[in-house]
Amino acid sequence: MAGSPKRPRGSLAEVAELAGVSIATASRVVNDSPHPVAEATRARVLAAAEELGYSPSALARALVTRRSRIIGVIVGDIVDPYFAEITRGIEDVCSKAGYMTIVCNADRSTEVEIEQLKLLTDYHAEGVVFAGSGYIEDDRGDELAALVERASDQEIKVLSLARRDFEAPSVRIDNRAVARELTEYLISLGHRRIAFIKGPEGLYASADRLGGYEDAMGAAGLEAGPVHEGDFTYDMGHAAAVRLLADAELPDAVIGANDETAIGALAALRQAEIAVPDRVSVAGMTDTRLARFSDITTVSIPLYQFGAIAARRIIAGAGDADVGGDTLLPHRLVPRSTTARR
Amino acid sequence: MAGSPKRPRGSLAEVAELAGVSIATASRVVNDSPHPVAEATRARVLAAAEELGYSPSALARALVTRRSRIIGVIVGDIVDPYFAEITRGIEDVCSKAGYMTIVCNADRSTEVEIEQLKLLTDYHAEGVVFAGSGYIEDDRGDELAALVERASDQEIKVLSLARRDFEAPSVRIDNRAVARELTEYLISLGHRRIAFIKGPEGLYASADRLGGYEDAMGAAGLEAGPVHEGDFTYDMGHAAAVRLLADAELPDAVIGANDETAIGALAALRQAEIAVPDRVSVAGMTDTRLARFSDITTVSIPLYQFGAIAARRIIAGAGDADVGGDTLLPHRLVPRSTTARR
DNA sequence: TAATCTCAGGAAAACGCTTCCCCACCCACC
DNA sequence: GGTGGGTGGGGAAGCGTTTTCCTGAGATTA
Repeated sequence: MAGSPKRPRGSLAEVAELAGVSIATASRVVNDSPHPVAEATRARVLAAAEELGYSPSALARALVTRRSRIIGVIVGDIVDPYFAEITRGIEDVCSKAGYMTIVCNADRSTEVEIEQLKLLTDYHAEGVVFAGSGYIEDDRGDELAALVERASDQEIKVLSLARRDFEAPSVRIDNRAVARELTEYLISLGHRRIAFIKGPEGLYASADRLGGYEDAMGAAGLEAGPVHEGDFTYDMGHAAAVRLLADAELPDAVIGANDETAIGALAALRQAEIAVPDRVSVAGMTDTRLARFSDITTVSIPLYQFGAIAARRIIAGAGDADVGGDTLLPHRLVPRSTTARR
Repeated sequence: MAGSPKRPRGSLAEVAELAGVSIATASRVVNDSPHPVAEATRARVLAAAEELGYSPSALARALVTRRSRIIGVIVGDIVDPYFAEITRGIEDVCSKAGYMTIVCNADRSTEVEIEQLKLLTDYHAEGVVFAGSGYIEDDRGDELAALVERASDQEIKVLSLARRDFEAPSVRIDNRAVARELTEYLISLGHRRIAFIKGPEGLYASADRLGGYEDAMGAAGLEAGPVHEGDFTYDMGHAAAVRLLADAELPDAVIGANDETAIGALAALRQAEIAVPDRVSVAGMTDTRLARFSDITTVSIPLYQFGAIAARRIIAGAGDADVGGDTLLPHRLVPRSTTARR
């Protein structure tokens, strides 16, 4: 780097001094506050600020105004397109409003979520978005719930984007309906034996989607199954499909609890030279970019909107207005080339 | 929410009062500072902190210690797995060290990058990572460079993960070598006519990769081309391949400037019932998860390491040690099923 | 016994900002 | 010639910390 002297950082006091005014006046100018300031004075302050390359300390400002302009989002894994899309929605809204977005990866662990939430409150985040789903029997659940309540007491807006065992408004979809409608669609195509590859054990999202599948099968008078274990990953989807292939009877269709699972299954079937969709149909859920590339049938979930709406709510309720209740976003079936009439 | 009274936020002063000690002593206990504190006193303070659910304000602390424990990363688009992987590397290292990661999407615009950098300095970020590549003829380039220099003066560690027209240490790969080696590999497989689908216009990464391709072709005495426009997206890769199909003569192989481009091209070829790799080989660069799923030949780039190393450097140099020079990370050819001997 | 140390603890400055409250005008109005 | 109201500006408190410097009280040494 050039040998430029390490200037510490221009402060408002320096600007004020250079302009020959008080700190109060300088502050008024740079924030253009309603308090009147003479044009000439204003110009002097602005010039001084310009010369010093002054930019206000967001930290100091946050401390006194009690508004940090920081929003935190706790995701399972930012590499997962599911969470990336949500984060993008949050960040877009935030940056347009001059807010900062802090991203925390929790690796789907409640314990880590607790840590992250603590840190976020230490930074006086104005809002915290829990992007991931919760666990059904969660031994740390109460601890998290208590922490969330405390955060709310401290004027931190907590929002969840999936089913959660704590008191907080949410923006979400009806996972059960998503799976049900997808299953109904496959049934309407004439499929009878429909396999299901589950999501991670104990996750509400997994349970809800499995439930929706079972609902639809039951309503159609069909026997649910085979149902295989999965964890939302390609590899597990692949492995489950391989197990499926070992069965005496091949299913008419395979549903993955998410796109990645379905794509893994799709790959396994194709490797085994099973014609998709002619012999077996395959479908997933979420409609990530992956699903589009693979041209796989799925159910579209407005992930970007999840994030955008959540962020807007937090920023809008920044005064102290309530952040609102629960919003249910619509999903949409997207038929593509991996499903066909039997 | 439960009608719990809105407690503002426990402060150190309250803890001190409850414990019957001064703020100074309370501070010493919660930070376990070297300054001696009697065991009994320590216990009282700890108990008070526990009772009040006290947690220190990171903002106030940052203000006085001049260490915000915030690292910013400016990415093109967090949804792009390329950037998501990098961000994950940063976040993992950060969170292990008690740092926060602020993510900013710049949409590959220098202008937005400038805004983000300003905001990040306002928040006293200890380091800023520029994840994306720079533009060759960039009219805002000087402005950004000046801002980066100012940031460095303010003890903010700036790091770039690609070629950039500003003064900052970097962690990167040799894009030219990446493309060259991939091209050489295809040539070694007996391909002569090798098409190339470029990255976005004006980006250093695009130019370097194109250059590497041309180097290899030239060195082998082959004529480069056809070369088609692209922008790192699936759609443009697809479109380019369609144009390729319209030519009188089909190439032996197609290289995409990144995986997504190559996968788009692959899809177009398969839709046209061109056998891959029997008739045409296809290869990309980066080795994202997408590439693995598509089983496409590519060159692996250690994205996660990019982020992790950058973050480690920033945190390590937190005192005031220099953040170091340039690190060149290794890449690795990953042959998969979309390339074959001609 | 006086001088010196060590251990514990407190007062207060500083970080950089916003904002409340006060003051001093100047002008208009009755 | 008072009173009132706008206009322009400053002083200082306060946000929640860390940290430097200082003060006592005992214990130790000469």
